[in-house]
Amino acid sequence: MTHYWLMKSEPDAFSIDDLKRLKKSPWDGVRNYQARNFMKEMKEGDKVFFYHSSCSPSGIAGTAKVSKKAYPDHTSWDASSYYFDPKSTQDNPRWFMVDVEFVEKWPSILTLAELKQDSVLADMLLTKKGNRLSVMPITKDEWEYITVMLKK
DNA sequence: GCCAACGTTGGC
DNA sequence: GCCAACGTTGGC
Repeated sequence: MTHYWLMKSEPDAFSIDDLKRLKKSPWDGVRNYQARNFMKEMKEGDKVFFYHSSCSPSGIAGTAKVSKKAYPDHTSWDASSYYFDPKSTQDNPRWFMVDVEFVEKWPSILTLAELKQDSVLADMLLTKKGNRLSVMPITKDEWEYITVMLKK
């Protein structure tokens, strides 16, 4: 069964255009346990909203899909990497990543402000105050509703 | 750049 | 196990 997710990235570091160009990319550098646990639940073919964060405007930029399920994030073993974590070992990897594949770039960003304005989406994790999760689940209803919003 | 809201760390 | 101090995220 397909599950639905939202993944945040700062477009200065990695944007929907980067993914479009590369077609497929590892989603490395997640260093939050809740986000990691969600990635471990991902299955190949799961659908992903690609969210641009810490930019203007912040919002959903397009869609992607999971092309490889969770495997150890090797950047946690690389002492020269920004994402290095000495507590993550080969025998007992602490951090994981998935591969995502480009699906679609939307004609415009569906902004956080627009998402917040919609009462139907009031229960979304994303629009809740103080939510900083970089990987979060989306319900099927939310996925379909947001997809329709875009086409208006 | 500010700062609220979290998450993590480490002393006790 | 508590909790203060510190670090990070991310909208504004």
